[in-house]
Amino acid sequence: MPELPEVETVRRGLDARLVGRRIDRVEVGRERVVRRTSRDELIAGLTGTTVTAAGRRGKYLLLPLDSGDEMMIHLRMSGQVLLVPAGAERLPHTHVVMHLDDGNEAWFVDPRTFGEVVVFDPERVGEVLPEVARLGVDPIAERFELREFRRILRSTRRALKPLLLDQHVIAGIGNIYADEILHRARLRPDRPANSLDARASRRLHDAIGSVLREAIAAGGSTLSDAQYVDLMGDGGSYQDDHRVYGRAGERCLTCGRGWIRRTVSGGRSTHFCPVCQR
DNA sequence: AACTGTCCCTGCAAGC
DNA sequence: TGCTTGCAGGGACAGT
Repeated sequence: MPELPEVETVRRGLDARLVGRRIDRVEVGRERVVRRTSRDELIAGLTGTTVTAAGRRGKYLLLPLDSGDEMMIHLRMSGQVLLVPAGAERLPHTHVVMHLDDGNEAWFVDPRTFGEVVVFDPERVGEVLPEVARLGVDPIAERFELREFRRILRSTRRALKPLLLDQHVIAGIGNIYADEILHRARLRPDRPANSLDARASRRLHDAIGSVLREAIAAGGSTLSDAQYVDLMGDGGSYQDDHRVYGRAGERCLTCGRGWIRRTVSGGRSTHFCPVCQR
């Protein structure tokens, strides 16, 4: 599922292939993916504009336009942004088509339609996209200080896993990478945040950076459902490096002694090694 | 503050 | 074979 590394991989593709392109014409199929505003607002906001940059905060793609507006794309569970030659046969669930001035089309494809595309005035981000305005620090795109992270950890007794998943605290970590990060940091997902000493806090801070960077270098994770692919339709390879996610019942690859356990809380699965994560 | 459960949606896999 | 059921999960939200 698209988390920070997958969204960053898409962002890099957009930076290389969409920035500088003019959007000549826009088609919107299912109105659900533009529910934040409307079909007419998206078409009016995009048509005739040129994409001037490709940014990202957490899992949100933010693309400034030469009109002064910005386009936001969120992939949620199953969204894809694809760049294809004009006239290519549409995939099922192709909900937004942007016809570009270079003979390509940019598609937003999303079977589950949890994802969305929005054009908004950045000065009104708090009204249109309040959750974007309240995002926490992006550990890759922004300065992610150990001191500040330690302050956050000390401030709450929440368990580490839900804390890592809270986009208002740190932006971009989802279920897969939260499990992989906690495994690398050798910390149990249910450890209260304020129980970490300085060394454990540093391990967690390091693991956030190293796991996310390695996953970006691998082009993200593409699971067996192939739900995530990059702009050109290629999958990532970081799924081969998962040490706990999707490995319930297997022997721990790290310590060789524990068996990977899977628990469910808040309707989401958690994977960890009860031996080497404490 | 912090927890749980529900909803949105589709595709796929397991079970009968 | 063909049905039903469950599961996957990002994020908002309601309820406790």
